[in-house]
Amino acid sequence: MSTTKSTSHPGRPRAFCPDQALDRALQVFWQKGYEGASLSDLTTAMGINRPSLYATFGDKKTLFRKALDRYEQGPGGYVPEALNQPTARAVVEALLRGAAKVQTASCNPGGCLFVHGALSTGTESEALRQELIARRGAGENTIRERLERAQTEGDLPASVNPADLARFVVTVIHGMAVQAASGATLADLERVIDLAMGAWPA
Amino acid sequence: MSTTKSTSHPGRPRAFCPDQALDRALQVFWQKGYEGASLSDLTTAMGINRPSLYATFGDKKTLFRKALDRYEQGPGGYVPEALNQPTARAVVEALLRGAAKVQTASCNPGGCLFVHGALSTGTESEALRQELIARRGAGENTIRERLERAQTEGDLPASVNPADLARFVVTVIHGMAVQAASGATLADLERVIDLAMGAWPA
DNA sequence: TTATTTTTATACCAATCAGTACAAAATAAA
DNA sequence: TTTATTTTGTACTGATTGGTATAAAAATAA
Repeated sequence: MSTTKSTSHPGRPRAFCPDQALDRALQVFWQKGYEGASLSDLTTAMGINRPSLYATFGDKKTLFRKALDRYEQGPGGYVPEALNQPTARAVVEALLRGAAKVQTASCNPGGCLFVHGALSTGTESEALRQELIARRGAGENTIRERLERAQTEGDLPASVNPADLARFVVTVIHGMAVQAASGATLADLERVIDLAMGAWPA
Repeated sequence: MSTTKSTSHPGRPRAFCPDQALDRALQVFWQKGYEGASLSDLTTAMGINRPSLYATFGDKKTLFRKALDRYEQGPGGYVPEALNQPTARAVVEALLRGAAKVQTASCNPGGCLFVHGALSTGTESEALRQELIARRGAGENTIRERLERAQTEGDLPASVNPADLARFVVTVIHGMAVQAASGATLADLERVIDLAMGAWPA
């Protein structure tokens, strides 16, 4: 192989693109979960061999965490975008529709990595499972804070508890993730969202 | 050991109760999922050794299927009970409250076996994953049929699509399962249900 | 060239996985 | 007792797991 890329440092040049390899790993983890994804699955999909993987990304847990970060910045990008909507109602609807779109996009596995990645695990991956719980909780908190702000801006009725509403929203999002991983289409989830938005406090 | 139980057939008597052992296995699968539960986990929790497990329940897949059946008849018993409610609204509310109760009961693992049991798996357990998808779909169909009946009985507005409403209900139930597996309490889920029921078509 | 550095490819490691062979143990039947 | 039958406990199997040792390969630097 001769991928002559002068990277200004000595030694044999890397024969693959780390970003692209990480994207492939993300796809595998997204589809099979942390435990269901074997190193052979990963190296095959990434097009590299084991020593290259370990030298570039660390061990399996570290690679998974990097895939989580990438997921947050890529497919999960709809969240910060939705939080920028002007009204509480628009925020919630953007969250739900954004989630449905990502979860059912044909170009990637169904569902949500933060849900399927390590929902139930053996004892060995328990720490990662807790880590994902914390990350999901952090997302819920961010939504709650946005709704609290909406309330101070007079944008959400004072009768509504922002924490409860935030929990409701992420519950629907996680439920849609299960549906999407079971073969639900975007149209299916759109109708679920129509019903969920009907719950909006008048 | 001398558990003198005259079972009318020759041979060394079984030293454990199969029903109780299956319950223990159910707990393990419920907590760790199919792939996360190792045979050592199972035999330890069931209090038996490997040959006894295989002689009584078959291989791991077969044991898991028996645990699914037991889950349906035991913890999942709230579903047929809810479907017997007189009105569509009462049916849906009973489904949601029944699910929340089972998913957060302190006597068993959080969440729902039908969701966590095999949500995302390696290639080896793909068949089981599909089987669980089918079982979840069957449950959704049963709810849809009940709502269709409610519609013919004038109990549910004709403007509502029973299939959509059924999918919304199971989406919330599955979302609550993820929440419960992440540490949500019954009170947390009760408030989610209050909001979800607010979506009820007037 | 020669030396140095980094990556690649192959082959291996110990641990664990699901599943089983085999003999001792414990019962009923003869 | 003796025989037949079933379960139990231990030890094992081959396959796969995550992870690594080692040396060839491919680049820069001297």
